[in-house]
Amino acid sequence: MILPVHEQLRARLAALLSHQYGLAPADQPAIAVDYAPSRALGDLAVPVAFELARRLRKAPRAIAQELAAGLGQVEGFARIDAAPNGYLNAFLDRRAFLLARLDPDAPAAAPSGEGKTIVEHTAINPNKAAHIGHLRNAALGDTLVRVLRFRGVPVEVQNYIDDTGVQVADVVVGFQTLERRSIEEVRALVAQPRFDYYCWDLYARVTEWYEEDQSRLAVRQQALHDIEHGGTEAAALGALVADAIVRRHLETMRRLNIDYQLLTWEGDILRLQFWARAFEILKQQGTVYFQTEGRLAGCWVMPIDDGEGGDGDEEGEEREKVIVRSNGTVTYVGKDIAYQFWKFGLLGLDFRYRPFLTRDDGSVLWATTSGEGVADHPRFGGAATTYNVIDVRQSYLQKLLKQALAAMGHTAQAERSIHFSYEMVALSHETARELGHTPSPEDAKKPFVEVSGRRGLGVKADDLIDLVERKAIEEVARRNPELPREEIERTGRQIAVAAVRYFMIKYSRGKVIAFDIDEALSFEGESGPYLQYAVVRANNIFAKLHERLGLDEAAVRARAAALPPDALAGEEGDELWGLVLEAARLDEIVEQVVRTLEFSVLAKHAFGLAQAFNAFYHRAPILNEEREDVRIWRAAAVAWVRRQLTRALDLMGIEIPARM
RNA sequence: GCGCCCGUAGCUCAGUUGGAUAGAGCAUCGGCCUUCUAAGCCGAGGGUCGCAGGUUCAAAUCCUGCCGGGCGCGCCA
Repeated sequence: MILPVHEQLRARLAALLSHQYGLAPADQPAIAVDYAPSRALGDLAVPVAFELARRLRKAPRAIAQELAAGLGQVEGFARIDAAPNGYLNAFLDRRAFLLARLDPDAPAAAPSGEGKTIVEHTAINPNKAAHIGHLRNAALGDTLVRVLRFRGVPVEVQNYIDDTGVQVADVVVGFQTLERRSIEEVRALVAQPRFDYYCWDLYARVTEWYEEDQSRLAVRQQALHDIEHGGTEAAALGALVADAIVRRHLETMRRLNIDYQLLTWEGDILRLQFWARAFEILKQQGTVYFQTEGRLAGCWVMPIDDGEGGDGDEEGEEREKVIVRSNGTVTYVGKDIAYQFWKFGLLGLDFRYRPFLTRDDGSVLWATTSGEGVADHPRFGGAATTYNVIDVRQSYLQKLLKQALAAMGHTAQAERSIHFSYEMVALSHETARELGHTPSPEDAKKPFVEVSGRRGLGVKADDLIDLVERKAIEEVARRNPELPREEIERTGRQIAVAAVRYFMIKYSRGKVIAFDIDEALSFEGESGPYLQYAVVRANNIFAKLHERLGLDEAAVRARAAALPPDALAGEEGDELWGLVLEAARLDEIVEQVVRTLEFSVLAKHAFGLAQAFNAFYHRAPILNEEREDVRIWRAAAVAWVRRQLTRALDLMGIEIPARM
């Protein structure tokens, strides 16, 4: 628990248990501190009496009563009661608690002391437009970055660019062989607005072209070879396409407030001999060896342990993973091992760096390079912890990566090499049909339709954002016709970001999202815009308080401190207090989110708080409340709630519009 | 075959520290705009938490087995 009051209560109970029952700290059960189900019952609830009942041969209720009596007054608490069923229910000192939350002199949170952490996310093949599956990755990755930073962890965000793979080669084949375009012609295409859309279609055509005649795959092989070795027009074309598409992906993500610090290019890993160095190390340590017989003869392989090998009765078949093929080329796993080594500073080599683009605020997004690079660049890599945000289908390979680190003796790094996995985004049958997809008999049996970049089946990220933006802008214009057009559009964009990002965050990561367009377009109920709306209302209250009464947050707090706390008591007070307590849980929620990597918890917390606020808003007027003390205490609660809700939304990359 | 994930209201999902009557959104039905924005609020109906055992004072939550569904297990990336 993060709240100091939890710790305080736990410590006092621990002391009491040893004093009253002679239980040494080591003999004591863990003291869980929960929240009571309702404010009328209490705030914090401790079920410790149940655990002690058998040991002490007493009824839980009797133990709870003894504990309540023994605790007496605890600082920060109004009282602590024994409930008839055996719970120990603690009531916080509401006035002191709220005033402390609003204290401008309260000390800032201590830094976490965590080492540098690298989060790698997005990593879209630079050969076509981003789709909604990529959006889930980027939304999760960016939220991870934000919650880590909230906890005081120093984070470096990297986006891995696979510019040397078959996917880029396929688009090169499309331009050269199918369309017979010169590099100048492609350069002209690149300058057009949505070049990534063009490539989306072209890539699908190339896939079809291969399917018509398998022998055409030789063309792909040649393109792949050319791209890897450089110096040809195919290589130049590949570089041109990858660079242009990456810039498009960055624009798409920028629309959703998602950004990076470094783009790591796979081509640089190869050209700077990262793999050669990693290979040396692996051979030296005996982590990989040369297989001379069997079906993997001629390959360098890494032994892998798939759990246990059974009873060993059958001479437990040792599994091997190919790292270097018999033709001497390195596999994907090999390249990834080299990259992972570099992330931890274990490679003894570094990239060179170039500015990739300058943002609106003048700051620079960096990229790796195997060219000259510039001398004056930030320090990258050398992390203590890495998070790789990649969908669950990559689990096997991510496991191998950890194993490679462990096999090299880097057990600490293996431990701190974290695969942030999540399930894929598929399409609902309705949405697939709307996209003009006619389901095959196998498709029809499945609960959802899988997105396929190859077949060009899927919802492009920009199309989704466009659609949501258009709807939001329409809505804003309808409600606020007097606003200038520019303001309407900005607000519409902010609402669209909220809708899309919240949608991607609200499901737990182990769940397949069967994407449904109507659901994603909804601004009602559990949605990003609903959350924004609550904060906009709260902000509006303060705007009017300032306008009519000259009150700002600081003034509200100062007034409250001089007023009796009667408004915080009774049934009316319970609702207001419930809001305050719920809002105070954000730190603890973020702690849980980082520990479990489950962002739905954050989404639901923010939604629940917004819901509670909206209910309060309807029931409890502030500007028109006549009792001065009630008005001020309500305003104080709203000040605290809107601050916490704004923080929670910021963690999800959601901004608060001025009006809605 | 082995491994991982999912199964909770008509639909989509929370419930990841084992705790008090199992929650939310959507959909359905009924109310609320002379009072801080109705993207809202209030109320109603709707549940064998896949099934069967077990552990526990207490199980949707932990363990075992089974059923149904998804994904993964390449000299692809």
